[in-house]
Amino acid sequence: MRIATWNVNSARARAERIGAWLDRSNVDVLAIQETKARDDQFPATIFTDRGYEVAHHGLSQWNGVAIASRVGLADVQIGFPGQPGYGDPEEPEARAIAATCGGVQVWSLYVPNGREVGHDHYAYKLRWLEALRDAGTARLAADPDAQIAYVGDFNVAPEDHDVWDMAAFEGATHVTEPERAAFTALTEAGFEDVARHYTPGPGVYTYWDYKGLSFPKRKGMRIDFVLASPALRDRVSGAGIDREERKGKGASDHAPVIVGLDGVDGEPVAKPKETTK
DNA sequence: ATGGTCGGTGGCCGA
Repeated sequence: MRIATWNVNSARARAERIGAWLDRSNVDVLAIQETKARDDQFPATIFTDRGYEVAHHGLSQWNGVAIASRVGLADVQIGFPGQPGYGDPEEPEARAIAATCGGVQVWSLYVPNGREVGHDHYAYKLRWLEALRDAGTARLAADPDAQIAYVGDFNVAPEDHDVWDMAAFEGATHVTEPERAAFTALTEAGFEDVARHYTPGPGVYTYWDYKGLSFPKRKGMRIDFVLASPALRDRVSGAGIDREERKGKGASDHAPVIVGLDGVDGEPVAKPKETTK
């Protein structure tokens, strides 16, 4: 089984590319973020036409998350327990959806950006990550064998070499100590970044800003992750980042991250089928 | 050429 995560930066603008990517990537489960659509605007047929079930959660033109699966899609959950809102703390934004796919509970997560250090949105980001950690801790306490994947755009670069140049991030979000501590708290709660081992840095990224020719200049950030619970971690057998998908006209600013389980590799593009002679 | 972007929206904001 292959599980992928991808911040698509608008499901409608990216519909054709998402379909083309599904056709060649051979993933069983795809979690997407930043669909930028309400449920009634979401182009579900991209997925259903290809034999995937899909669950989407979108409240406005902002945020929006979805999970598509061809190995079952059960027990869809909107948001996680304790998920804070922005502005009104009682009204969570469309940043988290989960479903059980092939025995794995997959969460598609879009962590708040933070905007600027000291901004209300930055405090919100830290609260949001802390609440996610607390929800994860509670889940694993109740069921240590649970197979849970926290996947998505975490908007945190955990290591210095997860950005092209730390000097360029002086005073910026995504690399501050509190953000990294919040990310580390998640991993210490039992949710490990399982793609990194197969995609070591430096210079390995999942996001390149549209501005300033970042992609050709290789100025990227590693901010998209697949975090696996202990029981799921043991099944991971490969991972990859599909840098190719960042190329060309109409690309998202993020590349898909793919993880393979049970001996399956994490190659972004399926290898040609073996032919018998 | 020393700066170069998108998407959704509605006449800017968010990333």
